[in-house]
Amino acid sequence: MATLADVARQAGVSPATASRVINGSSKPVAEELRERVLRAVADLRYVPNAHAQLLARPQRSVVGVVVHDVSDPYFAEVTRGLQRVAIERGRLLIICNSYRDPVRELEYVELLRGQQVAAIVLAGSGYHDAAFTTLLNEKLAAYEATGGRVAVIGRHDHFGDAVMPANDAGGELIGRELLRLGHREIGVVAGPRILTTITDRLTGLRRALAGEGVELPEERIRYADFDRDGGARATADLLETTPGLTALVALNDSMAVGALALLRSRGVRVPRDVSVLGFDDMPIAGDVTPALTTVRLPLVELGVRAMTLALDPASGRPRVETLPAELVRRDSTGPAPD
Amino acid sequence: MATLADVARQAGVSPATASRVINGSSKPVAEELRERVLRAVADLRYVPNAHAQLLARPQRSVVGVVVHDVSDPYFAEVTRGLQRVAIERGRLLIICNSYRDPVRELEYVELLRGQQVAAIVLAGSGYHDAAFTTLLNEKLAAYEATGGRVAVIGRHDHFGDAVMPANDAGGELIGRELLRLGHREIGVVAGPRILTTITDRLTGLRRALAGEGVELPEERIRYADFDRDGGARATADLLETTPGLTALVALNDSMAVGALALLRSRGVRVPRDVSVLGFDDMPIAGDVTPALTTVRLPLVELGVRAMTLALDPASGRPRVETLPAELVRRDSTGPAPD
DNA sequence: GCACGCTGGGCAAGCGCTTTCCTGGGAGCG
DNA sequence: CGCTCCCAGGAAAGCGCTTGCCCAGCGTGC
Repeated sequence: MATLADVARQAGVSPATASRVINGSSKPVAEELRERVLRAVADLRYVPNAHAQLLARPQRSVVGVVVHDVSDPYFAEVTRGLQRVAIERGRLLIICNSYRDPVRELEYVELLRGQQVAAIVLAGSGYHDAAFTTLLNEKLAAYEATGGRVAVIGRHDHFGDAVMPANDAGGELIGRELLRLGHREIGVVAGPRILTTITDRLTGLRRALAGEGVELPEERIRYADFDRDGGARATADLLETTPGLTALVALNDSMAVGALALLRSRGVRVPRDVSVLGFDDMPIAGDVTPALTTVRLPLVELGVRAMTLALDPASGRPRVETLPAELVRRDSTGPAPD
Repeated sequence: MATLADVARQAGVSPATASRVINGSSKPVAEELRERVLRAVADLRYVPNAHAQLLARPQRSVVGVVVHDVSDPYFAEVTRGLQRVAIERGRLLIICNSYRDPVRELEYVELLRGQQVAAIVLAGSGYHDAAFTTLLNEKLAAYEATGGRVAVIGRHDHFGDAVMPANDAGGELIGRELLRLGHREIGVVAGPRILTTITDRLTGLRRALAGEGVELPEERIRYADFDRDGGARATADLLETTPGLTALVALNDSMAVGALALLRSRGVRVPRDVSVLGFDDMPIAGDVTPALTTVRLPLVELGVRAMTLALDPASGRPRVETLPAELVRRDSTGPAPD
């Protein structure tokens, strides 16, 4: 690999001059030398060693992002928003998948810190795990203490800048819609109970239902993987153990799609026999059959706002932005059967 | 940010000893010193500067991946495969989105080279653009000349290790299925014509049709964005200008979903009036309505194989693996109406 | 014509780390 | 008791780059 020294030698100048030409220093360089350097760069296919540059000029420019899983549509959209802002500002993104493993998340924060990233964005639900949360917050604090910027999406356990999707308001919207349609026998297809997102959404839902005296006991909730197959599994289980349900609330759209598929395979008609609701309004939600009634979260915007917070200079106090949820009525819900 | 020197000072040892303790050098260190160092590390929240490490010990460990767009389900799946192998081998992934912009792709290759990545994986169709291709290949060659590893997915214009999805065989499968069902009036909802993937799939399709004397003139092909909305737009256009089509082939599933949505909105019944086929078998393909008949590509496996090639030591000659396509019959296709 | 100021270019320090090589001291042996 | 050998620990070089500082040479003003 060609180095700056090689370029300088080939061009017959000092490394200092070569460096100045290559990254357009303010110090003027004679036209002739400039050309010689540029030619040498091209001839040698010289690319500056980014690590050496970073060492010499501690100008942090890359940004780290830790998401649960980019290939999950929820995070795919959020990441799209993160990327958009990062690109606009000329930042490279290092994207890390924690696969919902707190330990891996911790490791990634450490790794990103080692990479001297300018900012770290943590996207995705927090965990109900006090030990982990303390550890994480401590690591983040150490990072911020040395000038790093941190923004999180959807974690209340963080003290700094955060963007919060209105998870519990969304749950409430679902609850109210369900009541409006006359449903009282409701089952929930939930993701891992360790995720705070899950409990937030449940809390909102329960609050709305409680307003009309409808209970949502734990027996009507099934916790499973937060994806399509988890949704199908939880639905199957619910169907077997709890007959008479008229509505199923899935705590994200992927699970709802799984629920839909399972119901179809069992000959249960949606929404005639059972209404199904999702959460997130992922891009495909309107294209499944029946089109999914769900709560829209501004996913891309979540990413945009988070990256903006992370890249804007730190303000004195933590900034917390809450992005609203909105009910999207489609074809998977209808009045409760008699 | 605490440095190794800080740790050493705090522990009352030399930086050399601190370094040896921290990254478990083979050289033995007395238990007492070891503990002092470890305590200092914890106290100072020391994290080694990865760039300095990389400079000092040129052990390349991170891998760069350039995809068109991670949030596209196709690439989400491929990336999942890439990640899986990378994690197994303890490699960090830098994921870059080119958003199908050749210029950005070039920039990313340069950037990754500057990051001293151990390998670069280019995922996603090549472009019909000789100038770009030459430039790209030249850059990749320069990178490989300095010991970098390169693997590509779905590009024949690369001379090195490659994993190829059977795009044209897949097109052929679709053509044969269409003929079997008696379709002769066929429209194509295609992605950008600059992508080699598009022409490959078309070539296969045409070859199969030609076997039975069915033509596929350019007027029956609409090129649009390679996503849902592009699919809807192309379909709308095709419907208006070319009445009498009995089948629509979308060149990926996202476009097919858009086509399905548009047909539904126009009251065209699928598959009764028009059959629709997709390509890729993305995860959601079976969940839309009607469930999509499509060609399955082993997306995750594509990623797994590519990363494996990239991480395995270079062999003398280029290794090219072709992964097969397979027709998946679902509910969006039926016999041609009379 | 001389002193001074300015300008373009090079020298060298230093970013944070690893690792080779060296040193001092203790153990083992004669 | 003295010598050698071995071992743990430290000094220092060097990875590739940037940049503050210095210097030489030129032009200018008095």
